[in-house]
Amino acid sequence: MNSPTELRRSAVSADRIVALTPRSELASVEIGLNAAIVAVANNEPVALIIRGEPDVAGATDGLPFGPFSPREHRTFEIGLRDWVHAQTGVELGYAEQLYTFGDRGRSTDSGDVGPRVVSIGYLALTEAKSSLELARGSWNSWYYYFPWEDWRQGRPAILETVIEPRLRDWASRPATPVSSTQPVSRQERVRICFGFDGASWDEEKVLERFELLYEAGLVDEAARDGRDSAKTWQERPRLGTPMRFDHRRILATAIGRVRAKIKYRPVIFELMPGEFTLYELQRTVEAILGPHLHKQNFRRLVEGAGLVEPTGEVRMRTGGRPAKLFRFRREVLLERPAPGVRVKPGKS
Amino acid sequence: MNSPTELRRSAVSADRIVALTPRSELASVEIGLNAAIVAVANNEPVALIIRGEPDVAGATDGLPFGPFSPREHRTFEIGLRDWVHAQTGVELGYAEQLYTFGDRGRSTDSGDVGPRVVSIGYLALTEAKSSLELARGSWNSWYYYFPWEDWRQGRPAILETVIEPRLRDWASRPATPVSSTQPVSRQERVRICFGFDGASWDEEKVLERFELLYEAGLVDEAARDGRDSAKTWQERPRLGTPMRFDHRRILATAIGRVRAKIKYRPVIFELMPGEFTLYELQRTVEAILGPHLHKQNFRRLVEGAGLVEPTGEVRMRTGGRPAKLFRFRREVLLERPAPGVRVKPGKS
DNA sequence: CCTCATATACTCAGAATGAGTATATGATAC
DNA sequence: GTATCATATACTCATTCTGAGTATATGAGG
Repeated sequence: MNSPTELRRSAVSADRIVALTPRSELASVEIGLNAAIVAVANNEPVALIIRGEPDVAGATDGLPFGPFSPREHRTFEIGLRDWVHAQTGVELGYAEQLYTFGDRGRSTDSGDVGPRVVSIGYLALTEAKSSLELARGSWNSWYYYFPWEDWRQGRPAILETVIEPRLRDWASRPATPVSSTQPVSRQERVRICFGFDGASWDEEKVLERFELLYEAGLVDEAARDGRDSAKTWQERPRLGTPMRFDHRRILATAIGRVRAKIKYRPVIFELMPGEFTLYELQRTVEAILGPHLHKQNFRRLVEGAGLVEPTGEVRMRTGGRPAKLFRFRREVLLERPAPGVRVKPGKS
Repeated sequence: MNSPTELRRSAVSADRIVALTPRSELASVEIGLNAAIVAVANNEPVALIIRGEPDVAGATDGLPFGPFSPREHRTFEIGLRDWVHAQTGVELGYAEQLYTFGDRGRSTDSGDVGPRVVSIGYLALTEAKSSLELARGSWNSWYYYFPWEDWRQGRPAILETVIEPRLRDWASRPATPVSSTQPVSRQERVRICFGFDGASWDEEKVLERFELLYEAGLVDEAARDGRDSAKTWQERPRLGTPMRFDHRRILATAIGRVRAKIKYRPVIFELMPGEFTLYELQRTVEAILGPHLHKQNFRRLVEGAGLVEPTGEVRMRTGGRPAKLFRFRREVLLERPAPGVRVKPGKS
């Protein structure tokens, strides 16, 4: 409470604090840049995954990442593009900052000793390149890490068979003192996040769901980080494939962001080749969002919003009538609402 | 190019890079937490401002900020709440991370020497407390720093009289090599950001506009950071009041985020007292967004979305018929779309 | 040339939206 | 006390948007 630092804080003006705070307290932070590089290949949403040494829980998969070198790079993004290219051979196109993670004990660092590692997560969208062109890493489906997010064939069975009973069990147990100060009960949080008891499924709540599974000790990362220490990670069913450090958390953030963003910004076209049919576009959106869309209304929306223009060419051998080819109308980036593909799921 | 670090990167697996990179390259980063604490007082949107020593350009105003102490705080947010309370006496309610700023030479640090300072910006929303209750700092209107964002009395005059001619002049000059690689011309960027030539005004593009003014050398911070060195900052008209470090940039990010977020999440109620009339709610929204709203439709939307419930009480002495008092329906946080106050400006 | 599968075009009812007019009611002035 | 004012609240209506369907076009393959 009344540590020397605390006293100093209230006594001096804010701009002196950095100077007065002991250097040892400030300097022990390292910054890691992490990239969730997303593409869609064959109607499968994929992320660029690097395989590394197994961690204590046996996780080998991780996102491309590297240190931020203040001396070398003027901005985070320059640094990111630089070493992503060096590491994987991929030249990033669209990239945006996601979130900065710095919780102690979430495998952003080596625990309570050594320098604290702060992870800045980035989302990058790219057209899928074949694995042969990758210097390192591979494109893995993101549903491999988050099977409960895959609604393309309807509600995934894992929700009923594994997640729901285990979460209900967790929710029925008394919350720890920390959680008891929260305004919403465990039951409510579970219901809202996973759409139990008639609540609807919100495909954007990817991170909230992962965090809840983590808190409930149902993903391997939780046991590795020392949560729910009563059982070892070997005993529990693995929900999805774990990742090293807190990379699955970053990937969850990325998936949620993409799912939200394609609805209000035309970022979907970062994932498309230069020319495409409207159905290919729809399949790409469905790969990301999950549910099937109403085909006729999807076309009406996309064309009506002026997002695309016909190239004049058609694609033959579609299995039926030839499909017109379209390209992205780059001008919409300069127009006001710059709408994404607003979509509601169809019935089938 | 072929620095030793570069070679190492492509040769080893990613997880070894942190360990192999020289400690000296990584450790020289300090993390500052910055809080844009926003409230609405008397229909004026305000931010909590701390006055400090004048910087080289004479700026004295800044956001509350402090160092992140890895040893002391488990998470950024805990650290933020901790020293915001110690510095200003304010107990933060709603808070969310905005962005992490780390550009060299943007007054996040002392230049090219010394440790690099990385700023993590946070947005906090709170009910306006009177200045008397503040230990330090004062509530200043955010339009004091961004006069061109204040559309409550219609299009602000400063756009016509100062900003438009100067930006057109800047846009007509040849872009530097750096800018020439950009796909959109200066003219286009100016048009879109500021709504010239019939383009519409997007109230969410607060950061884009500030960045453009910075790039054009029209805000004091630009001259201070060494941009447009031909003229000194004293010679130019000051557009808004400058802030220390890159705090105006962080505040711009905060304003843009709030303006966007109240449209799809019910965060507006973080700024309201427990009970309020619908017109008070509308005035608060207008203070943030700028334009006047259609009163009848606003009520229909807010009530129709189930965002509020009547308390049963009325407020007398409104100057006319007494107004029913409402409170926020906290349950909507648990419902699916958790809509914000979707609004379109009215005509008057 | 018939069938199939897919692409594309058109229709229609109901909901949401933008923009009004009409009415209710306490405060205030005379 | 009552006429007037100012604001709150209720209702209306035309237009657009949305969800969901049916109808038609056209190359591929037997």
